[in-house]
Amino acid sequence: MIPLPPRFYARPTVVVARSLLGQLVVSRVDGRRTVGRIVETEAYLGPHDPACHAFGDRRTARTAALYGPPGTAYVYFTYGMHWCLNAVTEAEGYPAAVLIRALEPIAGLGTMRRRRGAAADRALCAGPARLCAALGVTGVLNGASLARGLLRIVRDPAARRVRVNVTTRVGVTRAADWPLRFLVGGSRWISRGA
DNA sequence: GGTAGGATAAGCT
DNA sequence: GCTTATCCTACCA
Repeated sequence: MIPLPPRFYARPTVVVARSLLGQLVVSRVDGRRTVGRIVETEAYLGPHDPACHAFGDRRTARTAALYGPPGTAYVYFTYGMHWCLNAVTEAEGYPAAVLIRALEPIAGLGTMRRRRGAAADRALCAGPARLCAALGVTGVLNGASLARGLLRIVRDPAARRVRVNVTTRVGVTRAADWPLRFLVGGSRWISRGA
């Protein structure tokens, strides 16, 4: 289980978003091991992307982690009740990231079901807030490295062979026509996508 | 199969 | 006050 190194993330955000498809997210939160394969991502390009939290280069307490080194977790709270997980990309100081939108559950399914309540397996990790609940990801992980610690993204050699589909991003109202959502072709684990 | 409305809080104008 | 990178339930077909 080799974690993806910071240099993996220190590339154009679109490249990172595509390259993350097929890789594995491994959580050890609360001493429970849960693992999922990334099947859906979205790119948020930074100060010039109207849908990015750091649009206009506005640095606030909330967006501080976006300015951290590549490979940092940016975990934000939204809609009053949901957490969402991003991987920070590009050079340190440049606020861009990839939102992890859906996982194929691989291990720790019992823990995921318990954390998610009564949910069908198809819906365990099919959505950015759903997968955070399933893996136990909350704001305490905001700013942490994804190369070590409780939450890691590790390399899966099979990721090289995934077929990539591209669509517009889900739920965004600005720059809604930008083709920055990336999906593993044929996967049955992707989010519904509004 | 689908869609409408509500929950709930930080950030912005 | 209004919006938001969401999800769940209830309801209709």
